[in-house]
Amino acid sequence: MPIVRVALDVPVFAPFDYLAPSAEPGDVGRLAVVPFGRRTLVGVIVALAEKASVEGVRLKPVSRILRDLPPLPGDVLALAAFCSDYYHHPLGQVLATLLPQRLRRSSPVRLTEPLWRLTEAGWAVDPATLPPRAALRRRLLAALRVEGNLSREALLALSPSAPQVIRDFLARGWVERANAPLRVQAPPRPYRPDTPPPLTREQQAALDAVRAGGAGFVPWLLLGVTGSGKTEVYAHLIADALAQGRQALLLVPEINLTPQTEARFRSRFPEAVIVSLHSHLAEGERLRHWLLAAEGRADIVLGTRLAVFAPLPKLGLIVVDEEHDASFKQQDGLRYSARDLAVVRAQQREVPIVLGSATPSLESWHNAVNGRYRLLTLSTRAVQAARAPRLTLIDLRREPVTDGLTAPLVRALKERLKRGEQSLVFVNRRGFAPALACPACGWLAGCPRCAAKLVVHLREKRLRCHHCGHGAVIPRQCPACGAFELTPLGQGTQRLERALQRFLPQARILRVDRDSTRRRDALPEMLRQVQAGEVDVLVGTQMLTKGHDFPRLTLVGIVNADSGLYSADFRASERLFAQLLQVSGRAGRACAHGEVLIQTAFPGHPLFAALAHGNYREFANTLLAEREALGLPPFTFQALLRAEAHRMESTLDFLRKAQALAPRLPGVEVYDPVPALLPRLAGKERAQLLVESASRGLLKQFLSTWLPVLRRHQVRNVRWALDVDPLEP
DNA sequence: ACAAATCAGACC
DNA sequence: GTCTGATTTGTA
Repeated sequence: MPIVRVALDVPVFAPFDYLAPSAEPGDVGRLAVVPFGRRTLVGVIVALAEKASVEGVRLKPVSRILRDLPPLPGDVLALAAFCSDYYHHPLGQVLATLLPQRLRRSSPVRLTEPLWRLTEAGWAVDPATLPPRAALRRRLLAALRVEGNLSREALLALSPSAPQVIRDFLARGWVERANAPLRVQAPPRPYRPDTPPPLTREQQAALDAVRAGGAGFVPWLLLGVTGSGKTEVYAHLIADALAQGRQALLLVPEINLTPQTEARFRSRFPEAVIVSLHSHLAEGERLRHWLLAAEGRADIVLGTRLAVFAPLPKLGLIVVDEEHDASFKQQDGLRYSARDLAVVRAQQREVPIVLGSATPSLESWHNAVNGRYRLLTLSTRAVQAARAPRLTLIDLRREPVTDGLTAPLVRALKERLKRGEQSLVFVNRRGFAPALACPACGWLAGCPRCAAKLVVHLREKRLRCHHCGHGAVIPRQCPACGAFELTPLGQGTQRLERALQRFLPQARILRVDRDSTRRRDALPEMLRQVQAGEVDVLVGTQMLTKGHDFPRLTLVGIVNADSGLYSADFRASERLFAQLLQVSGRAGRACAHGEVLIQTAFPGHPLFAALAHGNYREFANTLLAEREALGLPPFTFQALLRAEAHRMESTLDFLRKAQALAPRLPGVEVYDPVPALLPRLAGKERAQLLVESASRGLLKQFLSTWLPVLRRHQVRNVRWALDVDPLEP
């Protein structure tokens, strides 16, 4: 009697066996609905067997094998297995994180997609009666008349906002919904490359190099200064892949970036099927996109870290854009690095992979220096007139500060305003002020659940914790000494916005941070306003530093750059440098006189000198030498055992016990438990234990013997998780 | 003496 | 993770 081994979303490493009379080899990778205890779960069949793996257990039969869905291909199963092994996470839980949520419910999946067609009322509409500006509505009506019906794909090909217009048509009763089977084969579309802009010599050289590298596994690191046209290189490589009938996977850091990038690729590849994959998609949409990828019908898959697991039968190329970005590392549950897994996947599938960045992670840079990755460089800006911006430091020890701003910065802003150019003021704190203090007794408003200060949000007249979301009203008087006149301390985006309004009363100021862009479509609308020149001064957080192209922007002001200069986190300077270089790159994307002003109390710090030269290599090599001397990553490999409990003593007790249980292995160092950087979060007291080795193999061997022991010595009320290759200390 | 709280272990 | 039955702890 055939048996299937099913990996389930439970914290158990081994799969579970079930009887499956009808199972056949093709069912490996398929989902199976199975009884588990008194529950019913959906798991993945990872193997077939003739004999049960445990003796003396009465096997239950599977309830159902979902044969309507395409099975997870072997390479995705292999990647999941690698992931389970490398990150020491149960296979079933790895598979659960990579599958669209919709598939994990035992209710059947409807494999249809909506088709829109005109109703009689719709046919009766005379396009000429529509307002003259309703061009898209007229185009949609015309397309519906000609095609008979339109899929979502077809709608998006017409315009990214077509689905909204269709909703409006539906409300008016002009169209109706029909369902078409999703698995209908897409018509073969001969791919015609369109006419791209001319390449710079460097872009051409990069492209030639990758082409010469062939179709097999070659890892490339594309070091391209801001504005050098990395995306154009990606586009040509993707075009090559599509022309060979293969799929391309493009990973980007955040969802914010996706709509813009998606629109760009859509107009670049009008005939290609492009789907996005990220966690903010509606369940149904994510499933649809995933299935289109799995069936090979999606030519380009554009997504955030979870897209690294997308089934792609015809994969021909992987691109990881902004590869240094921390959002490629998942920070809870399965703590995987999508960038690292992308390299593993490229190797498994024997396809080239391009990691692109203006400021690569030191890990990748190290790999380029030691020859594991091949380096491609774009050092000149693609727009002829553009130059690297001039950088000036403003010494905060000499210049007086009013509301966070120094006179030279205000002067520079006024100058740009007079010339009709745009400026950007960058602060890394949202809200009004990062703290509320009592000047009389020194009391600070702290979060009751976290070891953090509450942030003043003046607009909502509330204090908020940015770590756990806790909110409180702003007190009238100091709870410690009763004094009135509590003062906000430090600068947030809201406070700077207000200060700028006072300094520059005629300026049109726009604040861009997580609070001002909460509403759906708020960010794209703001970006449009900036593009259209309806804004003079932008105030914002790092949200503004990424990828956006503002041709009219000539000045970037950085209010305070010092937080990352002398930090407990050894990666802080790497991150600060990347961030400052990125935000500086916003100035002068299309002109010769871009300028960056940085307010700092440490103008002598070497980071600024490197930044002034715009020299990534110099700085990266300095940092690498430092890391090597100190025995830090990428020269050593780390794993962090993170634990939390109600009280710090329990957390530390557990970690001390874990330390005592650690196997002794020469070449692997186990450090003492220490409280986390944020020792209290949401009422939990956190601490961690660092394990380090110069050898990845030894570290893995250590973890493989240690973790099973730890699991057997579970301590009540202490939760713990292992973070392999942690990014945060 | 009984109920509530806690715990180890299975779950296939 | 969720659930079970067994054991410990608490209370009348």
